[in-house]
Amino acid sequence: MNQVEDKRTAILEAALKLISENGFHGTAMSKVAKEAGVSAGIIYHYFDSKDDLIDDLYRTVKRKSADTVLESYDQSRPLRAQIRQIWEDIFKYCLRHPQEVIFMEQYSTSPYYRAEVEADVSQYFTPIIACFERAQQEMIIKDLPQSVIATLTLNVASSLAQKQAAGLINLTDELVEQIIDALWEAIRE
Amino acid sequence: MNQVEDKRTAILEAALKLISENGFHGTAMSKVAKEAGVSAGIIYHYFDSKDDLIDDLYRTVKRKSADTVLESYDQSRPLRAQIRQIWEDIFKYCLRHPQEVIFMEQYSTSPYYRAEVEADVSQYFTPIIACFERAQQEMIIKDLPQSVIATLTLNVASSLAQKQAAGLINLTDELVEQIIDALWEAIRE
DNA sequence: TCATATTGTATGAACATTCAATCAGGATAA
DNA sequence: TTATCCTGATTGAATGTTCATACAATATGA
Repeated sequence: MNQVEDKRTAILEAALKLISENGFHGTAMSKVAKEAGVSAGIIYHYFDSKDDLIDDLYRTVKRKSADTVLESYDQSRPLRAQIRQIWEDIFKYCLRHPQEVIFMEQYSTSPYYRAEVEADVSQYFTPIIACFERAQQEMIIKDLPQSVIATLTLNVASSLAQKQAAGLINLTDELVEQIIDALWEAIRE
Repeated sequence: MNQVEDKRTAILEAALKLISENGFHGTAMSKVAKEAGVSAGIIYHYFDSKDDLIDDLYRTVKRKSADTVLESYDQSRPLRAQIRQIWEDIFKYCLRHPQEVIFMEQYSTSPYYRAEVEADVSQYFTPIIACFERAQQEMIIKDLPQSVIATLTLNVASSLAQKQAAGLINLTDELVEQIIDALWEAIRE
């Protein structure tokens, strides 16, 4: 990563930190610049506008989260094991990256959210969707719409991670195992 | 409801509509006033500040949602039937009140969210929590923490309702039944 | 006549964005 | 090697706008 990429990354990281803590509203461009250790003007050298920065951040965070979750994905294992692995990795990711989870949640319930962006980033997750589709074809899990499956996966994990970050719950490894067992009971045929 | 309450309510309703559509950021007090058909100044006769208005709106929406969900709650029925009824009513509420769902979601992932407010409003839902606790004592459902149960209930319903509002899914009565069946499998002992 | 409700403008702060000026460092020429 | 030039990077103050809030003036109604 050269110096230019460093600075761009620093701006994105500063934005992630501040937005997850103070929201879009509470995050002025001048504060992002200060947090990143750069001047206010330079942000506009790397991004067209605040909206553009936020869109870029969303795409970046989504891509990195997909990469992390899919890191240990092994298509050669039995489908049931694949699904459990995916769930474990999603929970692990969410619990380790509360800022990212909060930011993604804020973004997707905000007016920044646009179907076209979502269509782009959802492609990072096609291996996961394909895995659930195979499991449906082989009658291992129920034939529910993919968006329902996704809700029982991503949204449950990210809601719980948010509660953990807020100190409302203590998600031990054991408890996560129990929750994954419960979710499996929900979708198994 | 007298005229004073009418105006106060009109302001809250306008704020709900605009915030759910444009977010906190995109909702200026002047626009709330215009939408409510009142002058900008009068809002400060009823509310101390924008923050105060938003807090009040959150409490109001939460209270009304609890009232609606608990309307047909019948403690004399078997516990399993009670839980299914609660889930049905929550899904029904979420699907019929997308603005409220979006607003509550935005609020709870924003810096407006405060533990003390949440502690207040969660009291509206004590009958529901008590119902799940009884079911746990009678070993009908798994002994998971209440916040996990709540996630599998409220968050799943509201996530799906948001997806429905965004046109990403078509939640028919039949599909909702299937999802409730699946959730029941998740938590049953 | 008094208190409360309501209006619409005024104010000052915060903010996103712009831009003229400066800087850094590599390429080129002497 | 040194001097000069050039290009993109970077700065920070300036700009114009938007907004939350205050307030003086007016209306309403008991």
